[in-house]
Amino acid sequence: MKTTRDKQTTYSYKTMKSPVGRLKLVASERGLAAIQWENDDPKRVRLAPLVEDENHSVLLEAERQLNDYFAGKLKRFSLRFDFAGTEFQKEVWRALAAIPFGETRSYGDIARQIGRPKATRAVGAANGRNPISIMVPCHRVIGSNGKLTGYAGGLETKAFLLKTESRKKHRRTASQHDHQLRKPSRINARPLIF
Amino acid sequence: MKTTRDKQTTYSYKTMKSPVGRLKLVASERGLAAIQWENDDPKRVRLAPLVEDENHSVLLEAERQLNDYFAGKLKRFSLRFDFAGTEFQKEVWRALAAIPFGETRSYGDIARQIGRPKATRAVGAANGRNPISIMVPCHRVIGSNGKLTGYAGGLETKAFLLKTESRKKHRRTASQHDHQLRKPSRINARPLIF
DNA sequence: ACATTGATGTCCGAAAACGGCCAGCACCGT
DNA sequence: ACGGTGCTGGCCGTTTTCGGACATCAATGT
Repeated sequence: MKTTRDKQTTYSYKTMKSPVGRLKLVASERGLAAIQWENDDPKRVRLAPLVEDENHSVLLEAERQLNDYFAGKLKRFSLRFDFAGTEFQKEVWRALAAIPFGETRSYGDIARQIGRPKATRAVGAANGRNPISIMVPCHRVIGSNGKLTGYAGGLETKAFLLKTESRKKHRRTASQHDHQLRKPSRINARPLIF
Repeated sequence: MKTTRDKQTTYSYKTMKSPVGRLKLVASERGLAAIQWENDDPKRVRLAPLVEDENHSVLLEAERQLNDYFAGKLKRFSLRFDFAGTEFQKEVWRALAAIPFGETRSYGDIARQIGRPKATRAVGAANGRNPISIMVPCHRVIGSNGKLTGYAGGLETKAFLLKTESRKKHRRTASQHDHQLRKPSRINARPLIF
C-alpha cells in the first residue's frame, strides 16, 4: 500500500498562454501558491489536490498582472502569496521577491542578505524549489561569474526573461532616478552570459 | 536549521476533566480531530498549529457526549470526525468505530474485517496512532489471547474503560435484547485479562 | 508450555546523497 | 601583469534511503 498522508488543503488552478509557453497558475484561499511551467518536474513543487477553477479571483488577478508584465506595462507584481515550504526556503523566496525588475543578484548575494553567508548552495536549492516562477523572480539570480547556471523553465526562458527586462529597463523616462542600493557598485554590474 | 514543512490547517482545542484524567479535545472545521491524554506522547498524534477555543461547536458537542458517556448515559458517540492519516489507518479507525459498546475484538479480527488478514501488526500500529481516543474505541481491541497489550492512555485506563463498559453492559433492562452480531459465538467471549 | 518465524503498514532517526555555489589556486596564453 | 579556464574542497538545507521497531498472531518445532 503506497498511500501517503493527506495534504489537507485543496488548490484551484487555471492555465494561460504566455510568451514563454503555457503557464499553470495555482492558488489557495490564502493567495497565489504556484506558477508552473508546461513541462515542470512534477516533484519540484508538489501541491495537491488540484481543482480547476477558471474564475478564482486570485488566479484572475495573477493572470492580469502576468499579461501586463509580458506586455511591458508592469514591473512589480503585487499579490498575496501562499508559500508552502520550510522557514529557510521562505526567507530565500522573500529575498528573491525583493530583487527589482531589471537587476540581478548572485546566489551568494542572497545568502549574505538572509544572514547565512555560507549557505550559497542551499540558496541554489531553495531557488530551484521556488514555486512561483516569474513573479518571485528566481530568474534574476545568476552565478557570481555571470553564468545563468540553471532554471526550471529552461535556460532559454531564463535568458529571454533577463534580456527582456534589461531592454525594458534601459528605456527609462527622465522622471526615473536610480534606486538606493546597499552595494551600488556591484549591483547588475556583473556581465550576463546568455 | 530544524524547521519542517507547514501543516496548512489550524486546529482549535480545549481541555476537560474526566474520570481518566484531563483530556485535550482538538477539532478542525471538518470535525473532531483528536482526543489526547494528559501525558500523551507528542509524536503519537501530531496536529499543528493549535489555537485554544473554548467555544468551538464541535468541541462543545464532543465534551457533552464524553460527559454523558462517563456518566453511563451514552453508549454510542455520534459526531463528525476529521481523520488525518493514511488510507490504511483510516480504514482501521473506521473499523474500530464500529465496535459496539461493551464488546471487544482482537487485532486479527480487525485485520480480517478490512480484508488484510495478515496485517495484524500493522493494525496494532494503526491502533497506536488512533488520534481520537475513547470515541474511536481502540481500547476495545485486545490480544487474541485476552491480554490488553498496550494503550496510549496507560493500561490502567484501558482496563478501567473496559471494566466500566462491561459492568454497564450487564446492567441491562428487560426491554433490551441482544444485538445482531456477525459472529455471535466469538464476540466478547474472550476472557479479559485486566 | 515456550521460542521462533514470517507477513504488514507506518514512523523514526541517522546517514548519505544531492544540488541552479563559490573562493582559491594552478595553469596557460597573450 | 592580465584575463580566461578548469579543478578542488568546503559549505549548507533538503531529500532520499535504509534499518529497526512496534499495542499481532497462527503455524511450526522443541
